[in-house]
Formats: sequence, C-alpha cells, structure tokens
Amino acid sequence: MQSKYNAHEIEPKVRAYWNEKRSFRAEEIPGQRKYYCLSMFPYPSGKLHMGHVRNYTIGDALSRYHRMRGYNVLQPMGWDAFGLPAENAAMANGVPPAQWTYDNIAYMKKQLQSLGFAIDWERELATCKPDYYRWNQWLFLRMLEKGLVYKKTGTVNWDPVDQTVLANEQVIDGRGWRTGALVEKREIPMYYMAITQYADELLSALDTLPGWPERVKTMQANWIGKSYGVRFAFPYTLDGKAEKLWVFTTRADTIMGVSFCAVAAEHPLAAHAAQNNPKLAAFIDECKHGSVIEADMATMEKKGMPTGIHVDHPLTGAKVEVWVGNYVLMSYGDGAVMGVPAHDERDFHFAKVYGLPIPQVIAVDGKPFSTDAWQEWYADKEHGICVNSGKYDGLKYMQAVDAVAADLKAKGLGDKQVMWRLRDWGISRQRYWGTPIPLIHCSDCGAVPVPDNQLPVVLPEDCVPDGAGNPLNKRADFLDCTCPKCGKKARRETDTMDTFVDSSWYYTRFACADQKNSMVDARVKYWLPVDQYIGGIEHAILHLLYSRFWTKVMRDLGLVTLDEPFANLLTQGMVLNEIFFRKPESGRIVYYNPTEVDIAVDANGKRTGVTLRADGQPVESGGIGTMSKSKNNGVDPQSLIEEYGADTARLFMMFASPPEQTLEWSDSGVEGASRFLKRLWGFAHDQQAVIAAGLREHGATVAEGWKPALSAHADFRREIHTILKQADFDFAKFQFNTVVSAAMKILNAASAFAAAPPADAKTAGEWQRLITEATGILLRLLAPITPHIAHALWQDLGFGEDVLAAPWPAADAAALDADEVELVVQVNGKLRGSLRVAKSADRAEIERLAMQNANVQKHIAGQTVKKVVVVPGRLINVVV
RNA sequence: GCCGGGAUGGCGGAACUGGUAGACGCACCGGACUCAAAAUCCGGCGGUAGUAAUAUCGUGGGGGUUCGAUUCCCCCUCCCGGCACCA
Repeated sequence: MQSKYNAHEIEPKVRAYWNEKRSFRAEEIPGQRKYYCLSMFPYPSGKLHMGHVRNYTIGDALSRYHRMRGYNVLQPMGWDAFGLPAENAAMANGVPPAQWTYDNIAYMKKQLQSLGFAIDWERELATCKPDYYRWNQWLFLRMLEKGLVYKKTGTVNWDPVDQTVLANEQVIDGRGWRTGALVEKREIPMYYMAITQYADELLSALDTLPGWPERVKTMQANWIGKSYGVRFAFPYTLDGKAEKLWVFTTRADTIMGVSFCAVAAEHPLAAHAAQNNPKLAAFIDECKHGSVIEADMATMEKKGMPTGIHVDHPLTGAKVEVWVGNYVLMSYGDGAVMGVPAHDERDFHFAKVYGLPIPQVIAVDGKPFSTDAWQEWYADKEHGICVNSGKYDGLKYMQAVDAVAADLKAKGLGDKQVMWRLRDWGISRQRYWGTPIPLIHCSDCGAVPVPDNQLPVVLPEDCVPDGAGNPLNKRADFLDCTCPKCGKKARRETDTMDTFVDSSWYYTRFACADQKNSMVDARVKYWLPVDQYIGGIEHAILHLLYSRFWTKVMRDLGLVTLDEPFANLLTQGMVLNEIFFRKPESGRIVYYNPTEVDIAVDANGKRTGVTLRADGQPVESGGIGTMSKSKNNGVDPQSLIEEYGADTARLFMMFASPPEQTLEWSDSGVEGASRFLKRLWGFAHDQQAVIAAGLREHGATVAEGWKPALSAHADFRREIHTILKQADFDFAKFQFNTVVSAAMKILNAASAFAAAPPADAKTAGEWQRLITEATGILLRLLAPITPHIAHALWQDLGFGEDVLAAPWPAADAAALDADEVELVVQVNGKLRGSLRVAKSADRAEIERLAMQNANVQKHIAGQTVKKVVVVPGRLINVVV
C-alpha cells in the first residue's frame, strides 16, 4: 500500500476492476426489489460541464447507496443527440452534424467514465440512431391513426436566427429559448400532438406524485392552467347572415354588466370589419407587429378601436358594440371577450380610455361604487352579490354563474365549460438534424403515412447544412419516393420532429435498448417507473410534461402499464461561480474568469479588493451567477479531474451544498475535499497493522450489542455510532453534504482515538477492534460518494474484495446506550450549566442535582422557584 | 399582479417530532516543524464588556403562543424562481 494518496494511480485501477467484473451491468431479477435511478441524459454538446458532473454524481451516489442497501439497481446513460447546435457547428466547420455529434459522444463518454459512474453502458442509446428514432416515427403513426396527431396551418413562433418554428414553451419573454432572438409570427402548416386531450389527467395526476417537488408540480399546474367558466355567444347578423361571436368568461355572474365586446386583432371579425375601414386595418396591423415581449404586453397601455359591428346581448338583447382590443389574445379561448368594465380591471381601464359605460352589477357590503378609480373589491367573487341584474339580483357568485349558464343553455347560446391554457404541441421543425416525420406527399393521395414495414425513414448522415433552409430539400435520394397508396412518384416530407419528442420516452427504452422488433418489451414492466429521476429545474415544465404525456399515450396504446413515468424527482440546483468584470468607459463589458483574478483579504479574512493578475489593476465583482460562457465564470470539469482526480471532484460537489440548492464553486473548497481524502489515505496507511490485527482477531464487524470494557472505548464507539445513525438518516433524505460531514467527523474521531493506544495489553485488542469497526463504517459511508478510494482502501486493508458488495452499516443500538447522560441545566430558558447523571436517575434526583449547581444557585438566589421542567435525556429548566 | 421557495458568523452550510444556535468545511489568526517557504501538525475563531470565571446581545424586522422558538402562528421588508393582458 502506497504511503501517499495518489488518485491518478488508484482510480484507473479501480475502474479496471469494475470493467472486468462488469460490476454495473443490470439484469432483471424477479423478486429482488429494483431501483431505477436515472439522470437526465445529456445533449452531446462537446464536453461535460459542471452541471453534468453534479447531476451525475448525485445519481451515482444514490445508485451505489441503493445497491449497498440490497436493491437491484439500473443506472443507464444515453445521448439526446438530435438538435440545432450540431447544425450550427456544421455550418461553422463544414462537418456533417452526425460526425460532430458522434465525436462529441465519444469524448463525453470518456469523461463520464473517468468520473467512475456506475453506469450500465450496455444499455447506452443515442436518439440520432435509426434504431431509436424509428420508434418516434412508429408512435407518431399510431398517434396519427388515433387522431392524436393532426395537421393544421397555424400561426407559429418563428425564430429568425435559427430559421425554425418554436413551440410556445420554447418562447421565453417573446424570444427564442436558444437564440434569444425576437420571435416573429408566421403561418406554416405543421403537425400537432394533441396534448390537450390529456390536459385533465396531466393536471389531476400531479396529486399522485408525492415524490415530486411542490414547486415543479405548481409550475406544471400553472402551465396547464385550468379555468372553470362559461362559453357563450353574442348573436349578430352580418351581410344578412346570422353569426355568433363566442367568448369565454370565468365571471358569468357579471354578464348583466357587459358594455362592449373586444376581439383580438387576429380575430376573423376584426379582419372583416377592417376590409372597408383603413384606419382599423392600420390599427390591427400595429397590434400584430407591436412588441411581443409578454412582460411588456402585460403592462402595455390598453388600446382599442371600434369595428362598427354590433352584436346582441344573449340575455337582454341589447346592442353591444364590438371593439378590437390589443389586450385580447387570439390564442386563448375564442380570441374574444365580453367587456365588463365595472368588474374586470383591464375592461375598466379600457372603458375609461374610450368613455364606455361602466355599470355596476356586483356589490360588496354596501361599499360605495365609483367609476373614478378601480378598487380591488370590484372583482371580489368571494363576497360579491349581484345587483342591477334583474332576476339575478341577490345571488352569490356560484349561484349566479349557475343561473346564467342555465339560461344561456336554454337559449342554445352557451354552457359551462372548462378552458385550458395548455396548447397542443406543434412538433414540425424545418430542420435537418432530427427525426424525419414519416409521411409521403402524393399529388393524388395527399399526405400518406409511411407503412410500418418501410420504417425507419432514415435520415442521411452526410448532409452539411449551409444555413439556407433544410438541406433535405436538396437531397433527391431522400426526397424521391413512391406513394405507398397509388405507387405514383411522390415526395417525402422533409420536416423533422421537435427534439423534445426524442427525450419523451427514452427512459422506457433503457429497459430494453437492444430490442429490435418493438418500441418496448416486457422488461419495461420490471424496471419502470423510474424510481428516482434527477435533473435540472429548467426541465420542470417542457420535458417532464411531454414525458408524462407520452407515457399516457403509450399506456393507452397498450405499450406500457404505468400512468406516470417518474415516481420521484430530484431537481438539482445550478452550479454558480463569482463573476468578475471591467466596464471600460466606452465599449463592451469584459468578463474575467475567476482563475484570472487575485482576491486580497484583511487580517480577519474579509475581502478588501480584487485585482486582475495580469495587470494588478482592480476588477469589479458582479456577484454570483450560473456558470456560463457569456459571463466567463465557468470551470472546466476536465481540469478538475486531471488535477485532483474524480473522487475529489465528486466529494466537493456533494459536500458544498445539499443537492436541491445552488452550489457555489470554491477553489479552496476543492482543496479541502482533496485534503480530506489525503488524510483518509494517511490514516488508513498508518493503521494498516492495527486493522489487520483487528480483522484477524475479530472480523470486520462486531456483534450487535457488544460492549467495550473500558468506558473511554464505549464513549468512542457511541460517538461513531451516533454519527452513523445521523448519516444514515441524512442519506435517506439525500442530504449528502451532512453525510460527508459525518465521514469527516468519523475520521477526526478515529484519528484521535488511534493516536492514543492503551498501554495495557489486555485492552489493546478492544482498541484494535474499535478502530477496525470505525474504519469499516467510514469506508462504506464514503463508498457511494468517493467510490474509488473507498474501493481501494476496502481491499488494501483487507475488509473484503468489493465494498459495493458489503452490507450497508447499521448503527448498533447497544452502542448508543450510555450509563450516564449529560443534561443541560437552564434557568428561565437560559443555559446555566450542565450535569452528568446516571441514566437511571429519576426526576427527583435530577432536580436535586440541578439545584445543587453553583451557577444555578446564583441565578435563582432570592427568587421563588415556580416550576422545574425536566426533559428526560435532554435538559432541566428551572423557572423562577 | 398571482403562485412557489428563501433570509443563520468573514464564506459554503449544520441544528431529528420546539430543547446546549453556529456541527463539518473554507478563510483568517497564533504556535510547532524548517535556514526559509510550501506542505503537514497543534490551538483559537459570532458581537460587546472583562486578564479571567462570567455576563450580555445574537438566526432579515415587528408582535404572539410556550418553562423554552432558527423551528409554530400573525404582520412587514428584502431576495430567488415560475407564470403573466388567460378573460
């Protein structure tokens, strides 16, 4: 055994052992409890970043921990390999996206392997391979058959930089989620997946997921956005034809207060009215081309223009004028609203601007109503009562909604309806590097599905996009085909699928990645659901919602039996680092990597200044932020691994903060982690002989209930087992930072204990035995977190062949038991001393001893003792 | 605006069902070793007063419940995240 810790020598050897033993190959073992631990698979962007390292370290620690606890563990890995960056790289370097992607996969796989993750690489998959994406195509066709996929020409979000369509979910603040470019509206025919058909279940099933973070469930619920209300119509006549203007409202109780209607600029009625009204046409144009930044829109001034068209109030028959309003969204409901200025804040402001009537129809407790300014209570449906509403007067919110809905229904003009914020999922992308949509366009038969026996529609891998549209449109060998229906010459669809499709079901494929004949097979039933899913919070809505949707679709097609794919979800926090910059008088801010600056501190360790090493001049601190290229505050995991080894990197990641919280990068924190491993190695080296003797005499463990003869030894054993008990509890809570802390405590305690061998030969055996036991506990606690060093020491010290096969250590209740306990003595809740008493001491005895304490006497002198609170095993509080 | 989550030393963070606040680590200070430095080891380390024992204040702010509150309740401030003209 080497005297010094050398990660670079140990780690490859340990990994070679795992490889040779195929340690992480997962097999279906009926009867054994399984644990499917999945970290979100990476996009092969080139190299790992710290977020990946954190994500996969958490997953690996959980996998190894559960394995040691006796679970049959599956931890697979794959590649989310389709996507735009590959095309961008292709344009920049003239390399086909496929080649770029496969090169990246090869490099990143090596990186993952160098971190020692317990992954079953035999199940590796890449979504850009035909044997994977053929099942995207296959399921797409099944969904087409069931009406879950449909074609629609719709307004789509067009990213002018990437030249592609974006889903609503991919538009953030009016900008493309990837490019940050302002999104334009375009009319394009595309395919949709009818996720809204599952809206109800996607929402209600959130309640069946106790293992998901509350905030993720809230985000999904908000996204799905269920509203209960009434959908009804205002009848009108246009060009002699009877028409209906449909609106949706959650406040049908205010229907008698309608003083106008407002439609979106894109509404057909607006377009019709604009035909011979140039001013209106100009206004509509302005609305369409105005700012699309949603935060802006929310605060934008309410603008509108009358259409000159009047509709009839469905209950009173009164004429109501229709306006075009810039605050009405075409994408929600029917793109039209009823205007009730007195009880809707937006309608109120709109009416004030255009001088429309504001009739009160809701009252609260005789509060005075005034049209001068908006009051919160005008929209109060909890306390509001209908007034000035004819037959509805006096009714409360729900009663009035019911009555109004019933009356509208009787007239055939409306009914109660549930409205969703969620839209169907447009999956067509005018992109090359994705799953080809399996359709063929025939001049006679239209869009014809590719027959199953012709799947997969293989994407040619040698295209090099040049930025001028989809290169598939220039590939005759791809385009030209025959119509499966009539056999005539036809043209293949060149749109590809949104890459979120790829990641919506990969977790099922890991159960049977080698299956050639079907999308999934019976092994899915063994492994699914995923017991623990781990990934970034940024996927809280899109990926997780789509995955839940696909699971339900696959269930309804009889492919799987589960309702939800992920039983437990852990959203790990982001990795942050400090940002340093200079802002020149003119020009752009320059960011400096934290490795390029020096930080000066005073005698108390407080920071006094930051300078750039290169020129010694000050730089500014921009606070702490997510590691990013733009802020130049990233740290490359590769350099970390090369300098310190995988175990140090893993230990630091786990120790710096709990998994769900953000993690702040710290060079000295990494040093600290490395120092601990060096100390651990040094300790093990120094105690080799002692542990060898301990193992020889007594074996690796001691029988439960065994008690050391010396009380000092019993104290040591109690300390170790107390720490172990807490660490075990923390591990179960996934609070790895305190588990690491526990390991540090054990090493500290064991080092001190080992430094004081008993002179007495009789108790030396007991001492050896305790050091051996503590070391065995320590190595097993660390095995999930720093597996290489734990494995090496476990073997070198002679504990056994494979620490992974060792049982998880259990705290011995007998060790925790003490004859004497330390009690805290308080007077009026303030700490005044402590007391060692026999465990058997009764209340009266404890009280008597507490009162004898000099400091207690001092503080109760001259006062009457009102009460003495005794908490057994904890404290005594004397109240005066 | 609505929803969710936070605020504890110089820093990251501990504290089980209310029971010794600040574990563990980092930084810093002092000492040992060394010609010296690094590394390593030992000791100290919330504020204030005191040589010290000790006292006192202290978990964003204010109130409450309790023998006792970082923990429970009410109000407020600030920060982070999500949704956002959703009718």
